[in-house]
Amino acid sequence: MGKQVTEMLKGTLEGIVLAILSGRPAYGYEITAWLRDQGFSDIAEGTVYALLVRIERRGLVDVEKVPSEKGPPRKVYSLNAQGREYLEEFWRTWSFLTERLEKLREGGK
Amino acid sequence: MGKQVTEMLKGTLEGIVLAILSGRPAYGYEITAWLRDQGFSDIAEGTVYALLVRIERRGLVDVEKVPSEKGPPRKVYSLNAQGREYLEEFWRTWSFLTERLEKLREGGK
DNA sequence: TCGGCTATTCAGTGTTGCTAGATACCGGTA
DNA sequence: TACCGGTATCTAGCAACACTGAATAGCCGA
Repeated sequence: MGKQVTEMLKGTLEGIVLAILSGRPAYGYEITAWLRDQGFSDIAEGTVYALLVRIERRGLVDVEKVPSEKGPPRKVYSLNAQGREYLEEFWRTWSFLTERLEKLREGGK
Repeated sequence: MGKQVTEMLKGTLEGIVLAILSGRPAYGYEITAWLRDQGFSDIAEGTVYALLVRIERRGLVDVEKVPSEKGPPRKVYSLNAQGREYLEEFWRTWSFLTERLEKLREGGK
């Protein structure tokens, strides 16, 4: 979609992925495919994997290696307690931002 | 407010400043003060100035130097036609993001 | 054997906001 | 005079993040 989305995704993509994982465990390839399906047409393959490594290192997710019938083993990520807490904080921050922007948008008309 | 906001502001702050300028011309110091007032408590002084330089270089704003009674001259920025166009695109991108996230938020409950 | 799909990893790049400090103009006060 | 606080801008260096592009690896069908 262009550079604007790319910049806006910084900080948000992390929340998006955590939100996905809050619904059900998932692995990188799957998440990327889902995102593309949802209109994030040019999310790069590598981006999601790097993000997953990051949130794993921070202890927000648990990982399990699961064999796949169709290729190399999958690394299935699931949100743990700390991750859920972090996700809630993400939603609070997100709400804060959207409120300010909504006001600005109305004021600007 | 913490690191989450910092990351989320990347890409968004630019739109915020453009939105402010769409209402009325303003200068850096003023914008920073207004942002802090609106709850962006730790927007750094330098951040806004750097952003203004950037959007000026991209031709989104016009600049006028205006003497101040209380200090060095102000650089007053105003949104031009190209800036307005860019701002509209920003709002479209922003809407796209908020829609996806709203869906995710509801789905996750 | 080769190409295509599944699946992950990694080094290098550009953009962005923050840190921390310098510079400058002005008024009031000791 | 000398100093300080408020106004106002600018800059170099840093950290975090998403993207680029490529490599690696397992599986299956032609």
